[in-house]
Amino acid sequence: MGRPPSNGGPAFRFVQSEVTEMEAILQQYNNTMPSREVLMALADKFSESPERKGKITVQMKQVWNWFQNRRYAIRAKSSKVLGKLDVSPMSRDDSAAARNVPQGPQQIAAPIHAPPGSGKGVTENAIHEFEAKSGRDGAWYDVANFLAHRNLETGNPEVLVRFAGFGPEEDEWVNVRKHVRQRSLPCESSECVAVLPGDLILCFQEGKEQALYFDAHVLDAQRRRHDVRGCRCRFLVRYVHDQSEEIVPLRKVCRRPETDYRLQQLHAVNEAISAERKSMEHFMVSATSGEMMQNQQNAEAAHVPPTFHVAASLPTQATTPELRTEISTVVSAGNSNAPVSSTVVTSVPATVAAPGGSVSAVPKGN
DNA sequence: GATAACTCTCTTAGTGAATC
DNA sequence: GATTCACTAAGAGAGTTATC
Repeated sequence: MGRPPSNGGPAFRFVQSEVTEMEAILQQYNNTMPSREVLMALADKFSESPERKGKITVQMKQVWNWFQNRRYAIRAKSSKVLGKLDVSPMSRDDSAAARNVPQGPQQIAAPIHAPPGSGKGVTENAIHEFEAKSGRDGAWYDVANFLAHRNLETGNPEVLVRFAGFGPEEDEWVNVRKHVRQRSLPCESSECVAVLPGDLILCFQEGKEQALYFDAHVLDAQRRRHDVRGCRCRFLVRYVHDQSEEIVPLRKVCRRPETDYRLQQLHAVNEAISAERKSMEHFMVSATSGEMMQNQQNAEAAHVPPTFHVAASLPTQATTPELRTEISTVVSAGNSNAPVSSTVVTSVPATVAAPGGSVSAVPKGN
C-alpha cells in the first residue's frame, strides 16, 4: 500500500475515517492547503486514535503529503474530464472556477459566495458545471453534487443538491427546470465586451450582513479605457429579486454561458482582421488575387455560429450517469433561465474588444 | 542578494484487484 | 501465474515568498 517509508518501516496508509475527515477539511478549505496548525492537529489526533496510539505516530508531513496528493489528483481528474469533453476555448479557467465557494471557515463565516478573484485559494477549486438557486435566500450557488432526484406530480423534476463548500445540512431540493442551470462565468478583463445592456447576469451583491450572487439585468454599460489593473468598465444593473439598482465593476459580474458565442465571434473577427492584415502585407509584396479570396473565405469561415456547449458541461460530479443524463437533458432543453439577449457581437466594435486592454474606443464619456 | 521555508507539479514505487 | 491498471504514500526539483 503506497510507497513504504525509506527507513524500511512498515507501509503506512491512512484509515477510512482519517481519509473521510481529511476530505471534509479539504472541502471546507475549498481545495486549498489547510494551515500548518490544522495539519499538525490532524497528525496529533490521528496518532492519538485508538488504532494508532502506541503503534504509529502520524507525522505532519504525512498529512501534508496526503493533502498535496489529493489536491493534485482532483485537479488531474478535472482536467482529464475537461479534456475528454468538448469544452470550448472560452470555458472558464481555474481562477474563474473559483467563484461561489466559501474560502475556508476563517475567511467567510456565513454561507456566502466569495467575491470573484478574492484570495489565493480561489485558484484551487474543483470545477463546478452547474449552479442552483437556493430557496432559502434566493441566491445562486455552485453545485457540488446532485445527490438524488424525484418527479413531482406537477411534472417538475427536482434534484437534491449539495452546494459547493457546504455540508449536508445545507442540502436542498430544487426545481431542475427553474432553479438549476449551467454555471455562470466570471468575466475576465477582456470579456467585458460580452456584457451588454439587457443581459441577464449573475451579480455579486454585498449587503451589510451578507454578500451573495443574485440574478440581475444589465441596464447600461459604461465603457472605460482599460489600464494595467484591467477592465475599468462600469455596469448599471438591476437585481431581479429586489429590483434595486447598483453600479458595479466587472469583477462582480458573472455572465451567462449563453454569451460565449459572442466572444467566439469576436475572436473570429479579430483573427480574420489580423489574417486580412497579414494577407494585405503579403499582397503588397507579391500578392495574388487568389490569396486574397482565400483569406476572405477563411475570415468568413472563422465566424462561429452560436453554439452552447451544454453537452460538454455534464455535471461530472453527479452521483449516477442516469442522473447526470437526466439533469443535463432537462437543463439544456427545458431551462427557462436563459433570457440572455441574443444581441450579435458584431454590434461591439472590434477596437473596443482588443484583448489586453488596448482599447481605442470609449463609447461613453467618463 | 542569500537563505530558508513553503508550494506546486510531477514522478516513483508498492499494493491490490481485475484480466488473460 | 503473469500482466495491466488504479490507487496511494512519498520523493524530487523548480518556483515563490518571507526574512535578514
